[in-house]
Amino acid sequence: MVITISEKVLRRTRQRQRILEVLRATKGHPTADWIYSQVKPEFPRLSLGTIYRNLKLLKEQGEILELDFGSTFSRFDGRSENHYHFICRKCGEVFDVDMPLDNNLNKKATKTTGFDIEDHRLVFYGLCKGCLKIRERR
Amino acid sequence: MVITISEKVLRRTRQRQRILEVLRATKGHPTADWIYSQVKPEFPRLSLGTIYRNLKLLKEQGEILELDFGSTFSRFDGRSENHYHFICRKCGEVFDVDMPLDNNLNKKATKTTGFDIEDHRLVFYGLCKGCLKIRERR
DNA sequence: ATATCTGCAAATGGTTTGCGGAGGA
DNA sequence: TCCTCCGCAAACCATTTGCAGATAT
Repeated sequence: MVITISEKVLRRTRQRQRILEVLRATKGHPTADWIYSQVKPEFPRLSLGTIYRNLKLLKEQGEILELDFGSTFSRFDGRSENHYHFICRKCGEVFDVDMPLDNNLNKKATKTTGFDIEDHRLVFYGLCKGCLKIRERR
Repeated sequence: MVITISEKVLRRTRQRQRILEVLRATKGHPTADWIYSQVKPEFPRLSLGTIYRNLKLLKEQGEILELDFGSTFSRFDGRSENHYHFICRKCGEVFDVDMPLDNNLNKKATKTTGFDIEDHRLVFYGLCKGCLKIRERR
């Protein structure tokens, strides 16, 4: 008797490929809807359902990150390795923060909690350069 | 001519009072629905809308925190001062992490980004004690 | 050949909101 | 009294899902 664990084999579809390309090409942290608007012209019959299904698959494959900062919708990030973010509390824009991961935080938290801590997410809040300028002009 | 900036004066209602008490009394990070189930017995006609409206008010008053960790629903925290959290990646439970705030992180991120950074949120991921035990038993 | 994927449209479900009456100040 | 708050129910809206046909391997 042979037991096989069946695992879904992903196909390479043009839609999924373009979604990933669009996500990799932007520095922003777009919503599903924005990605849809970008890819739609190439696939006039494209539906939002396809966008959501592919974003989910890409996330499961570790190709992208889903970011959820408390708004009513998700944002997606074409960089899949862990990194920090900044959200402007005025305009709501999301930026990458390219500082090194502080893995000491995991150790400290492990000591504090006794849990097995593997990872962390860090988000900064404040005013971005643009909003800072507007404020200074007053 | 006198210009008055009208500001809504909150009334003290029994419903809102109980919602805050329930939230302060629990160590967990309950959902709106759980809070509803706790307060409902005292107010048989209570509606979920009232829960949501009051949670929003309490948040605006700085009495509580709304936590949004990427699930489809929010959790609420009766401790309103900033503190760190841990989420078990197996059971999904949310725990407080009582380690001191690392305000150096804000300084580092300010240096990296040039933004005016005031605050940060830090969330740890891993296995909680309970789920760790289950794994060790295998 | 066949299991995955797509477009379409309807469903889902947590949260919000309009309304008329209740109740706190 | 007056304005905020409540209960109720409908609306909202990002996301998910069922289905039938298309497509990648």
